[in-house]
Amino acid sequence: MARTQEFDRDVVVRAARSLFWRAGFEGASIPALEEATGLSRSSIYNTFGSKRGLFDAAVQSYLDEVIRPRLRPLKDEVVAPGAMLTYLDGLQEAFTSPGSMSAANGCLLINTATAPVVRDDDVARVVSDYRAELRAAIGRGVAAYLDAAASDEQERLADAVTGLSIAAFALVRIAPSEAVRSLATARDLLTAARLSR
Amino acid sequence: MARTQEFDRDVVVRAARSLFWRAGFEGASIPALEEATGLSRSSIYNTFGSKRGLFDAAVQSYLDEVIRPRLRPLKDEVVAPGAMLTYLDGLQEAFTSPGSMSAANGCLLINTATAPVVRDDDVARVVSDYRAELRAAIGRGVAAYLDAAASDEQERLADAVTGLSIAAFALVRIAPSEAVRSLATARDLLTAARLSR
DNA sequence: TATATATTGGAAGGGTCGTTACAGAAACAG
DNA sequence: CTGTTTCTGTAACGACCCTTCCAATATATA
Repeated sequence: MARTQEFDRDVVVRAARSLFWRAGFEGASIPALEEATGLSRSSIYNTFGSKRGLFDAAVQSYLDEVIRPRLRPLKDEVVAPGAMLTYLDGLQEAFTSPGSMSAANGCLLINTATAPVVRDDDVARVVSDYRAELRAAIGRGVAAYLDAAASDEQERLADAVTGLSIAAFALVRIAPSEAVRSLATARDLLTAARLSR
Repeated sequence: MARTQEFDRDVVVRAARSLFWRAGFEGASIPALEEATGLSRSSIYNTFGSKRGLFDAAVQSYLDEVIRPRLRPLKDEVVAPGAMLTYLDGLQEAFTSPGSMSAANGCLLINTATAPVVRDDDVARVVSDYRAELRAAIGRGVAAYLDAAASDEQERLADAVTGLSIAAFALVRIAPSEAVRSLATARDLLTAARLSR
């Protein structure tokens, strides 16, 4: 009956996601999105309805393919002593080496949080969810570290490490060295707590 | 010879500063700046040359009248035990109560950090300077707290409190509850460290 | 092959942006 | 009061934004 879609929607969304990530919402103009995706205006508006529609698809893709996969290994596995250090090192690696979540990119949602089209509530909820997951995993990791410690001491340490990790996400784009320092501080807290018993 | 300027330059810059702070660089359009300052396009361009020129003046005003005054009381005074808690409480008060640096505003430099006209280096340097000042003051405060503690333990605690405070600045606009939590965590670390000896 | 449907390219729409040009108004010095 | 200099208001400029329209193209079914 009709011809089939020639482009792969996921590929297009990923290309747009990459541009939004790098340039922000307002910085990613339609001409720039055309070039990034290889699609013409017509196809973009036919497929996604509006720039906002494409952005929403990019955010969904970001959550599905970047955020959730990064959280999944934390779900149950970070309980072994030493795993927390490995996780923090991995975070630092992701922030300092060139790549999607490098210093030049940071976090897509945080980069675009100030755009008028982005709902503050959504950003806050995602950050909050991420924090909860991170906190739970770090809590388990800390408990494995400090078996014999008082539980309130465990909780304080887990809170601090979580807060410093979240700080790294917020800071990595605007002040990369501060982000690295936050992670290093979290690492120091953990190692010192372990050595002291 | 010639007529004198009718408006007070400082007042105008403060009004512009407030708008840039709230709306970001691109969000503060020339018409909006006209309304905020009470000046017409002509006067704005006569006085500041361009939007960028007015923005630069606003940033200078921000550094002179907001950032530096906030750092000055930290210079030497935060040495008494308990002063750090007072300082953190003051920070939290500033973030949660309505006012210039409330959750709706955050930090001007961080809000505008992603605008193309803002030099990344400048932002990083200001954040770094702010951090250094904060770190020194918190270090003194922590030392007053933990007189008898090992110096590396003092430094770890000071680093953590500093990192969590900086995080609050970065997070207050996009995730206010996370900012408050960061400060609360810093406070918990301090009080627990004090109680434990 | 013929037809129907979906995709595509090009052009133009209305709107806002930052900036500039220019004439009229206002205030100081003589 | 007069002349000169500065400031101010209005209008318009070109550029870019997101979006829409419409004709032409390409494909899959009948």
